[in-house]
Amino acid sequence: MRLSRYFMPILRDDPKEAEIVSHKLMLRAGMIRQEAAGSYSWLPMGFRVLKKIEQIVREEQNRAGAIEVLMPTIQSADLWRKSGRYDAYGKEMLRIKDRGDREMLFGPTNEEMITDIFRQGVQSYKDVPRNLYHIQWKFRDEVRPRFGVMRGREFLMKDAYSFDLTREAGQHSYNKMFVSYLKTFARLGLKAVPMRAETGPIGGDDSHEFLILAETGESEVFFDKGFHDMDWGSFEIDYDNVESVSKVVDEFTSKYAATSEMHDAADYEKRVPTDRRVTGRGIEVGHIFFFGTKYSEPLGCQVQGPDGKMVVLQSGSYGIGVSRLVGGIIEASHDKDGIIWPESVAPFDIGLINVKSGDAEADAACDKLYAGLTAKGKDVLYDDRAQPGGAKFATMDLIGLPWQVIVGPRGLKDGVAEIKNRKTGARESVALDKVVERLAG
RNA sequence: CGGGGCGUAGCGCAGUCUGGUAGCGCACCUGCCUUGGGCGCAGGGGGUCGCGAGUUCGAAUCCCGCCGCCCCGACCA
Repeated sequence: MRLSRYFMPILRDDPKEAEIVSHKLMLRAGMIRQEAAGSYSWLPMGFRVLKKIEQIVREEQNRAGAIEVLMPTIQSADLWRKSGRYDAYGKEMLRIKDRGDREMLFGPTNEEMITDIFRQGVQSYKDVPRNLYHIQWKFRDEVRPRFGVMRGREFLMKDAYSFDLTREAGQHSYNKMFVSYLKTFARLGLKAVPMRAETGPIGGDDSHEFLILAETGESEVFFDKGFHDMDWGSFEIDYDNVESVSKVVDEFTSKYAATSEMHDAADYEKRVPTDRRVTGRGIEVGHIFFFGTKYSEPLGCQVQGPDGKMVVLQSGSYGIGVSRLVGGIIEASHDKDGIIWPESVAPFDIGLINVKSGDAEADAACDKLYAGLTAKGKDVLYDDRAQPGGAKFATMDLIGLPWQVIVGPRGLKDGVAEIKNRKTGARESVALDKVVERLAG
């Protein structure tokens, strides 16, 4: 993509409504635009990142055996009356009436609907276990939306729902999601520490939330420094192997980690030596629940067992805040000059800077590199605007693409371009005809 | 929902107290000059001053009502 033909409205100053760094940088890099409190349009740069994160989440869900569906954003109130949550959910639920004066709502979550879908599609114990998920926009009418996409009212969430015959089988489904979350966050360049959590309005028995550590996090967290030395995602896992999955879960739950709500100072001091105690702040990016028959019971989600008797299914739900992750990753990865995208989610792989746009030699060299890198499947953002070099460097650092290729008269004299790594700042001079090989070899 | 603050050009702000031609910086456009870290000079475009109703010869400014947004707290993927 040539920047001269793109839509990337960048800002030089921080908009005053933005308080935290991710919000400021997202606005400055032209990724989002606020439409109302807690509601954002995703501009091209932001949308690309959102889609990349979504795709990684999808791949890891599929790998763990979950099956993708898509449910509507608008739901009927009837199902929610059956579960008893229509009244219980309170003012956070956006209630709508259609032309026939029927009560509808913009879904804040989908336990009721998925349970009803599943109920209608299965009759036998042979039809479980199953895990269905979708990646869909949610609306929660937050009392106080803030921090940009970190706490929006409308947000993109991946929510998965497992259905099992027995409590024990349900635990395995829960564990599979637990492990897949570690894998997912690792691919996003994050360490998301699992912490025992309260079950809140979703309800249930067992629950963990996954928090990434960042100064601007909304929750205070207490944990064992040993988490830093664990293998977060490079391990191999067979999701069908109950023992090995549960072993990973055990490993990650054996170390102390708790948000302030669940913090037990006595237990903390008993289990964590003084020099390994870390207190910090965290951003919740995932939350998993096991709630047994809480929804299957009222919604009649049951199957016939091998003995011919009806069995009410055991369920869990598993959420990842996809849009929140965009902000969360920036919180965890930026410097004074701007965003530093992990390669897995960067909106473009490479930023190509033409220091002297309009100069025939520079233009020709850039055109050739752009074509060569693109042909190798790289997404290149080519800054071909007639701007002074300094402005282009600042822009490229701000938007945080992992690699920069700098082409200017200085290097062209010697037939080289400069390659800069955004994260480390390391620069190397590479012969023009070796650049493609170096970055896409 | 309690407390505080803000709404003036795309962004950041001044002007409001004390009513009198709507301004500054950045960004943008044109030309020249430049191009290796947000360049220089010159010229220029862009505004229902959040909305409505009042007071007044005259309202961004004063009065009344409304709306929106942000921050702090209680709550939350």
